Amino acid sequence: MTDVSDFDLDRFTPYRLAVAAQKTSEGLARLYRARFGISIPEWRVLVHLAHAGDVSVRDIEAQVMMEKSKVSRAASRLAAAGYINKQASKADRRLLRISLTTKGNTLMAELLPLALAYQRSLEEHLGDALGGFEAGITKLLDGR
Amino acid sequence: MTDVSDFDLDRFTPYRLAVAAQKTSEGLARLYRARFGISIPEWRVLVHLAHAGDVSVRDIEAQVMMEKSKVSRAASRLAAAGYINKQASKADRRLLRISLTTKGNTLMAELLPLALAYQRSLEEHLGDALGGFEAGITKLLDGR
DNA sequence: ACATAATCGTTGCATTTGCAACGAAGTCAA
DNA sequence: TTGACTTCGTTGCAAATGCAACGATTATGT
Repeated sequence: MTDVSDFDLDRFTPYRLAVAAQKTSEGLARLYRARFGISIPEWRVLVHLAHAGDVSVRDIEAQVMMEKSKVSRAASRLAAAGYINKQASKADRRLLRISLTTKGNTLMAELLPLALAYQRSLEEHLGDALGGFEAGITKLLDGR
Repeated sequence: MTDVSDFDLDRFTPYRLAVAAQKTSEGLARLYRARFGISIPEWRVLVHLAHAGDVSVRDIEAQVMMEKSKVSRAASRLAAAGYINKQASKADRRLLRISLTTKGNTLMAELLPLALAYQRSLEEHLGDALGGFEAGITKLLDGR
């Protein structure tokens, strides 16, 4: 018989993953939230823009795994702050062409080194577990 | 010089972790949300109760990594649904003594096998990456 | 004993979130 | 061309969230 009390949340992978994700995301967010007033959804949009250049909301939605309404609102805040530019696409006027402004580029030039340093500190902390850990995440992300 | 465009979100551990966590938590939640009307915060409270017996809100807050207001509201919903019981502690009347009702125990007897099966499917899918993966999560959770 | 501080759980409030519905724009087929 | 259908981004709305403040209770120090 299964005893209901021998289920331990601490050994349950979805829970462990959720807590670890929360911890690392918060750790990074602390680095830029106070200093730049950027939220996590805004951060994701900015990063994808820096990496990919001009993109539509739909592109961002697919690439950074966020609901389109979340992307839309993050983009509106970033536009209001002057970091990005939203213009209707010439070819298909349903689409937006979102791009970093000069101010946005300057911001990213300050932000990305912080992110890279954070990534390095995580890798260092993981040490020899890094390879297996990343391999596992890859399987979870690709799989099923 | 660092080129702003060579930062790839797909190789950034906090992001990968966040997406993987979202995927596995949603995958599990689908199994019980429709069938039992249980949310993720409620699920965590229930699991901890099943494992630990009578506990206070503060205990749950610490053990399952949720804000106390989140715990409080989840507990209120569970009490309204008849799954748990809230009574003031005799020894210290600031504390609550939260426990599963008979109905709550019955629920958990149905829920936990689902969770165990899900855990096994994750482990199977991770295959030989499982060990390194769990080791990495442990380092992130413990580590400073 | 008394005043002060700390702890517990709840609640008010502003913000964020997810989902569905919407208008605008484009596609497709007859 | 017309009409039905699809896609894109925004918005309304209800629910969820985080945080601070609160009343109630207990602990601490003098």
